[in-house]
Amino acid sequence: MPNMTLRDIANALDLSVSTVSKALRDSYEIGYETKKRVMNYARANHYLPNRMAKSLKEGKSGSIGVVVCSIDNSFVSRMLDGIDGACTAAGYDIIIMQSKESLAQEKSCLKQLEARGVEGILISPAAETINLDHIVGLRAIGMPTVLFDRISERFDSYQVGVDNREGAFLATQHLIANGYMRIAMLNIGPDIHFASLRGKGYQDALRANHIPYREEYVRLCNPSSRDTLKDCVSTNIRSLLELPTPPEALFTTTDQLSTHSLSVMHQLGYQIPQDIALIGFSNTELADILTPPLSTVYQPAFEIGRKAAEKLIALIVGKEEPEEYETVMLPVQLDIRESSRTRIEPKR
Amino acid sequence: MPNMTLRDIANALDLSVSTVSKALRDSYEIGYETKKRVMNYARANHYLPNRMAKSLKEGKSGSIGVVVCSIDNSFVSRMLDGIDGACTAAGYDIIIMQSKESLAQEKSCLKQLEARGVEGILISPAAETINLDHIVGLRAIGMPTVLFDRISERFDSYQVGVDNREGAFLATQHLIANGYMRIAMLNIGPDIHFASLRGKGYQDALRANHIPYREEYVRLCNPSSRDTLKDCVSTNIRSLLELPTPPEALFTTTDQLSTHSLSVMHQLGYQIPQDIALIGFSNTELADILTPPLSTVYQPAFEIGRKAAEKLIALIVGKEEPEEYETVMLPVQLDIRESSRTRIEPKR
DNA sequence: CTGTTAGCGCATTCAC
DNA sequence: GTGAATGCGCTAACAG
Repeated sequence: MPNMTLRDIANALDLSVSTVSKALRDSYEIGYETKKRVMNYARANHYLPNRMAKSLKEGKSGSIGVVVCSIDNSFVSRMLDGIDGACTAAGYDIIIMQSKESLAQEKSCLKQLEARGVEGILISPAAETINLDHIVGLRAIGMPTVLFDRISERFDSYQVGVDNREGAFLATQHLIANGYMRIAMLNIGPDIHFASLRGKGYQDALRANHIPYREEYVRLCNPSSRDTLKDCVSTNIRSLLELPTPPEALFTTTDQLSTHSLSVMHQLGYQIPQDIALIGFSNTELADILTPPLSTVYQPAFEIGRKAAEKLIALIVGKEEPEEYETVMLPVQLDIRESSRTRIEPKR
Repeated sequence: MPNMTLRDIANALDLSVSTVSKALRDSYEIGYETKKRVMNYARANHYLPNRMAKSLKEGKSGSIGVVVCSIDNSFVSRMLDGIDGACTAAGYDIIIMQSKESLAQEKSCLKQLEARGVEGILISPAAETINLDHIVGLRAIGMPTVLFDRISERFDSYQVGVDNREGAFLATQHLIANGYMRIAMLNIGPDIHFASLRGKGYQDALRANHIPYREEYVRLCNPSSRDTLKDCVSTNIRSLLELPTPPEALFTTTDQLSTHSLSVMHQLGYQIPQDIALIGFSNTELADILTPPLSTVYQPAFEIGRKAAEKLIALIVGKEEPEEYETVMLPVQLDIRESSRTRIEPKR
């Protein structure tokens, strides 16, 4: 037995469809008695308004689209949790799509969401996405859009994320404060915007402390494929540690880099932080259970998602002036744990 | 400039709406020239069919609903990835909702999905959900439904998951084979079906090896709140290790139990597996980077999601006989790592 | 080959 | 107070 419609109720109660419609929406035009009858009948028969029809009629789908690189990523899923919270509270449901870091897929996701009639889009661009024209284009067709997490100052619109440069600066600064001078960085890239900001923060901190920047202490891995990423980390860690003057500390700029690095160092028998200190970026769940517990730059993932969704909803509802674009930078926070403990001069 | 409609194209090209509609769908009734004109015009003007209208017309939304306990869980998100893969491939998009382990919210999710007009539902029931009547009820209204991950033999329908009893049996058996006799289990529950199956597997393995079952070696923690879970693990681990005859090995039946246990043991200064061996359930990503690498019963999360989605889609498309319900049990696999290494008699 | 008509379920004028 | 009529954008049956 498929769902009942307004007409079914109307027929059963010997009323017209429009009367029933109004009664259910508690319109002032309908008499108390009639309302009562309709409401009761509807409840008793589990009437559910057909949202497709309602959507079509009102030109609103009641849903918003979310594009992320991958669902299967703890940082992303925490942001999604935040998004879901805000959207559910506001009565929107979310359609999540994955770009898998591919620009082509990202475009395809956007197209689908548009066709689906979402009322707004939240997007964290793919790593491959250098040019944001297709996202800017969304505005042209009147689609409210908020960028989150992977934000860009080249995108003049609503954005929610953290200050990546600042986070990296703090991390590096912390290592320096703890007595480390020779600090290496393992980053992803090139051409990934937030990653280069983190790189910049690292350099700025060195400069601020009059520590020379050493080319050979900075390594990049491309995140395109997991296997190669792991290999790349392994190669670079080995190479760093075998340098004539190896670094005393390492700043790894993403979760995967951090965990793989730790794993390689364990394999090679290095002690952390005695042999080399370590600080990562964004990891929270894992940080505590690693050995040693990993110091990290904490990013408020849930909050990023929530704030971005709230912003988007405000845009949709139209309470916001479309003119004043703004970038919301949530504060990062240093979670200091054992992996970056104050340096002790190695015994000879 | 909002989206253009079939009528816009029709007017522009001086054709009727239905001709345009047919042309775009490459109907045999339309002449080559006309098709060409329409197609070109549509592409040039970025025509996107309105899916809400299409859905209403066809009575199909092209979307399926997914209910999970929480997005923010690596195991769940890997299953979602599998679901997304199958659905995207089949042209469905997914609407994900979270029950947060609450029965009331689970029911609310189901209602919303129904109202939304999803064509089918994939659900992994909340921990609170003992009685599955509301899920069985979905069938009554003709909603194709597939249970995944948290399956139940009390539910006579389509289900995809793993054999939890078997997995626990294998894990325990493995510990025994490696020389451990006094084996404790830290489980969640009571009243969580898959958890009690894991408990059963543990007991079965002991019995099969003529090892007496010891009440004091079996501990339960309730997963309702994270904080209390962590505390509960801590309390139980301490208490286990302080027993007159402490266990030589521990089987932790969920990811959170495993990681918290590891963390507590580290804090207390226990060596793994020298002081106590450890084997967990379902973790994959983490297992390798923990210290020591954690042996686990591997569950093919992605596959579970994929298979469940494929099943559901087959049901929706109607290729399946609705009579022959079946439970698909995917094989678990033991991933042996260092935490459960062969026992070495401790030196005195 | 192309156009006309009808209707999916709902909300909203506008009459009565 | 209530109901008839209209249309959201699309597809499909049926005419031409």
